[in-house]
Amino acid sequence: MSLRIALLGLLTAAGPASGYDLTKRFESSINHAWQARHSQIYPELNKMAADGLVTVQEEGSRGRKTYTITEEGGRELRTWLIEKEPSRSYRSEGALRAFLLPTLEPHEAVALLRAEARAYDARLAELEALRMAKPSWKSPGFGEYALDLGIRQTRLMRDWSEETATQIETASRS
Amino acid sequence: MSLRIALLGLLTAAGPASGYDLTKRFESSINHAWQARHSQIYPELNKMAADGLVTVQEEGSRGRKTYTITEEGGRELRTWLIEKEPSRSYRSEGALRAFLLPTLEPHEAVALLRAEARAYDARLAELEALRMAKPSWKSPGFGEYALDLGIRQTRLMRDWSEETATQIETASRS
DNA sequence: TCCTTCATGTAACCTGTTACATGATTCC
DNA sequence: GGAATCATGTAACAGGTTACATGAAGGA
Repeated sequence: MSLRIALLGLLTAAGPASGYDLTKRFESSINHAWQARHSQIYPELNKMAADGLVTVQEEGSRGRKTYTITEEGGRELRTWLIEKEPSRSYRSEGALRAFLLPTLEPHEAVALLRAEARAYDARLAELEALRMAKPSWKSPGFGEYALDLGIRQTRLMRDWSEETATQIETASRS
Repeated sequence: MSLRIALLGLLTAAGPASGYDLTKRFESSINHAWQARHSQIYPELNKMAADGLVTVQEEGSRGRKTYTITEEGGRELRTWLIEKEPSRSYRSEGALRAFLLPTLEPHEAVALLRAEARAYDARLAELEALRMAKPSWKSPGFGEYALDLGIRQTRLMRDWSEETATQIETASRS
């Protein structure tokens, strides 16, 4: 379901596009909130066309199909946003690892956490850069809130890793 | 893979247990980091037994099977924690929604965000309560770091929702 | 006796990833 | 001519959810 919604959102925000375009838009915009490969996107667009949420507006060279969102597609997006209670369940390898840290020796846990903190530093730099350079196709404001959220979350992971490392280090010295 | 690791972790932290026990442990401890139902846990334990990571220590009444982690299982857990680069990719309906907020009218977006903030307030209260009352089976320290992380993340979502609502509200009045 | 909890399992389905496969167009 | 990019698709597999199915034990 969410993939449909994401595609409808991208079509709304940036106008008609092919599956190929949408795959790239995914990478350059919504990537920190949701991911999808072309192998998932193409079949989904076909199903959405069958369901009347999008239409093939034009067929170009190399078999390119340009999809446009229909009125029904617009309603679907709106209904999802307004009526669907979002799942707030959270699943992350990082958190699972956090859970299992006490099964390791303190010095091992500290090393892992410090390495994680560095990885999140790098990710943070990427996201900050993204905030500066925005792709031309975006409608104004689109994706900014989600990017802000992504940056906050990455910063949180960095800080938590760093602080937990220090905490374990201190505790293990006593 | 992660499910295996979570199960090995729970067996390490709290000793031998049945699939039924592990299902409950999942709910009461690791839930905010990873979820699994009994329908996933039972077949996985059977596969793990076949792979020699756990053994059936004892068969009790009602067909109860008590699993114990083997040495090989311990090695598997340790190797995963130390050598496996954790996936840092993030996928959340909340973030997707955040992304799509600008497709709604400002007042609609504000209402959604405020409702989200309240939901996260409630979740936060649950997690804080969990921090106080710890199940008897936990070995000391186990799960504390992950719980701290969960609380921080929930607080972040609450704050982001609230602040973004205010921001949109202010902007729409100008 | 009946309800609840304990206890294990399977089947159908949905979502997502990786890999395979193909061919047109454009640029050097 | 050859490489890169554009463009679409399928198949196999892995992971997870929902629903179905069954039965024993214990307590009211």
